[in-house]
Amino acid sequence: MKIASWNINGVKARLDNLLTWLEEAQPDIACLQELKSVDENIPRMEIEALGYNVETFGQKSFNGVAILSKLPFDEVNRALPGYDIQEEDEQARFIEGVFTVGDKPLRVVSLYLPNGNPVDSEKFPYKLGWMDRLEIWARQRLELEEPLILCGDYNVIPMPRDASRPEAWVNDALFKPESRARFRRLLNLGFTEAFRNVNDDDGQYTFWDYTGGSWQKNDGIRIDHLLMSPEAANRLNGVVIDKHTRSWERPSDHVPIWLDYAA
DNA sequence: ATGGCTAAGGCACTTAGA
Repeated sequence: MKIASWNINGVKARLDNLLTWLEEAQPDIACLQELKSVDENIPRMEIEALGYNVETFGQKSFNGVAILSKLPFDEVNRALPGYDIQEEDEQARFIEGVFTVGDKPLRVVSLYLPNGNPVDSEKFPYKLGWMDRLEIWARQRLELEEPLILCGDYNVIPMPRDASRPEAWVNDALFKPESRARFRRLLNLGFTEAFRNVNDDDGQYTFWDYTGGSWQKNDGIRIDHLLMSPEAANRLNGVVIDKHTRSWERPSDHVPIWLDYAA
């Protein structure tokens, strides 16, 4: 089965692209980020018409995540414990769905990790704190010893080779040592980053800035990742970046990435 | 190039993204 992640940069502005991609790619589960819409305004009927169950965690103007699934949801959890929908933090960045695959549970998360720029603002410690919370949550989930896949826009460039021009990002929150160290800590809990587990090529990106002809120059970065628990990673058959959507009319600045999971 | 597009809110611009 196909499990995908895509930061669509506005679900209303991108509805046509989203529906076209869903029909073409036929993901069984699709994790979306940056809906930029409250739940009531998310065009769920159009998505449901393509055969998807739709669970969203929206927010006005910014952030917002969703999981679309051809399988029924056994359980849905919104927000990372300690963050999201608390008085001090109303950012919608995390939703977890639980499914049954071959009479075993499969947990899938759609997450939108904070950008963290500018690094001299409160946004950078907010990003690092969010990553610390994610690590705590992930450690607990791994104790279940179940298939678990954390899909999303991590806003982290893991290695220099994951940027076309790494030198341009050295002072950026996406590439700062503190961000990269936390990403490695997450992996070191026992997760497999799906793309690098099967693909050793350079020049592989999931985001190209709208400015400066980045797409035409392949001046991109790889920041959308699929992290798999050991029980899930053993079922990994392959990973594909759906790069062609970046050349569509009115594209998102991110493209979908998906993995083939042996159900 | 601390920003050269883009989306959203809402109607002139600002905030945010990465």
